Amino acid sequence: MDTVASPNTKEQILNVAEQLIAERGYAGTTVRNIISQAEANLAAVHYHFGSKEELFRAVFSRIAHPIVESQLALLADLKAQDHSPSVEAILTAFLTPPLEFIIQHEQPKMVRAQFMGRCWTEPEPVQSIAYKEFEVSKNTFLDVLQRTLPEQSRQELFWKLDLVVAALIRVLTEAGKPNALLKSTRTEDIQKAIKQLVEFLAPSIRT
Amino acid sequence: MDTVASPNTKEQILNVAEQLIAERGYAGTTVRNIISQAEANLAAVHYHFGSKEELFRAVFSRIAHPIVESQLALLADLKAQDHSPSVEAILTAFLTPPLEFIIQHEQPKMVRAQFMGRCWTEPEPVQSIAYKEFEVSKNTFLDVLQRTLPEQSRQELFWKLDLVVAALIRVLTEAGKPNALLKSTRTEDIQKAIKQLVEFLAPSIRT
DNA sequence: ATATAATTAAAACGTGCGTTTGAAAATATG
DNA sequence: CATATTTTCAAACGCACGTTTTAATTATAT
Repeated sequence: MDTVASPNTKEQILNVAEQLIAERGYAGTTVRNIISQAEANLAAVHYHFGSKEELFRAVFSRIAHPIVESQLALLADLKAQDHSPSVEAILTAFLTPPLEFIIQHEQPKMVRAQFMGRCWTEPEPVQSIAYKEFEVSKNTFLDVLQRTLPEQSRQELFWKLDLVVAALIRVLTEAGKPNALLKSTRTEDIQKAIKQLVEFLAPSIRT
Repeated sequence: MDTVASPNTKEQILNVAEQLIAERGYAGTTVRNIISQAEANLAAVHYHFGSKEELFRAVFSRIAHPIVESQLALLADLKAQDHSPSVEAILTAFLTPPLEFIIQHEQPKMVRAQFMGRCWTEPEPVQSIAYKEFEVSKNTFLDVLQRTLPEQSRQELFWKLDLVVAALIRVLTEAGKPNALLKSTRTEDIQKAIKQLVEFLAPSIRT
């Protein structure tokens, strides 16, 4: 509850939109809800973003881009070292960026984590936007997995990686709640969660 | 595209609501959308159900009740035979009812599967309704798992069972799509999917 | 057949939606 | 300091929302 008006309307709108969509979903969040909490004018959303849908796209990209970039970088390192890395190494490269980026610079409420989890199963137009942003990294990881596990069919690896993403998303949405795998935003907790998740999933994929 | 009007308005509303909420989510589905496709009058929804939210509750319960009942029955059988059943047996008892009930009496479009997957991460009031319906069965299975795996902490089993549910939900929402684990509504495909899912998850839980 | 209840129907209720407009205020540029 | 550009603002646009009301219709039972 800041008493000082924001110096940056555009960013403030992005932040509030992220928080409200995380709580209420895309359809359940209105432009008026957003500008009210952002202490901005109704027209500001359309001035800065053009429409509600493009505002959402901006919110999502702001989170997704650094994650995908980091995933691909980690995977490139991995491939440079070893032609067929271990399943554990691949999974770690896949899971670390989303868990670190999303959880790290985040208030204890874990808004960003909830936001990503929410978007994963939202109806159109959210679904398409979210899917496209992560398509590249998913395909790239599928390729590497295939090289490490050539005896498994492409289709088998496909649904297994899909279940990995489902688990990741669930860890994000549940983060911070009692009994959750990921308990806080502390770096050690994040590292431990990554380790536990990799150990949980690796044997399933290898089988 | 039936040319004959439905003989049962109430049930027709339930069916259409299920389909539209599966596609567009709760907030994205309007009462007018529903009555239009159900070829009913606008007031019929409030006459038969009272409100939009109570209509949703009716749609959800119609699906959830038989599943939970069947889950608990299978688990009771299991406990009667063996004090601490295998992880595989427990998982099978947990996963079979939702997969069979939801997929079986269903058109190829897998509306019901998508509906359940959608509800899993919808905002309020859907979240609370969905959570409460499955609370009993989740807790019961947690108890049995604890008996079979006494060396694992309650919290560890909690988030592991949570990831099992996440995987189940994902299998449901993706059902029928290319590369999905569950390819059709045929009984053999369902049985095979259950087997693969159990094999995928059991080692993770036991570790 | 006739009274009683259950269901359907059309119209309107107030409210809130995403978006647009045109002018005022603030900021930057010469 | 004057001018051009960017940003904010209040007000209104048409439309769709969930719900309610009141009346007509249909089904059921006596």
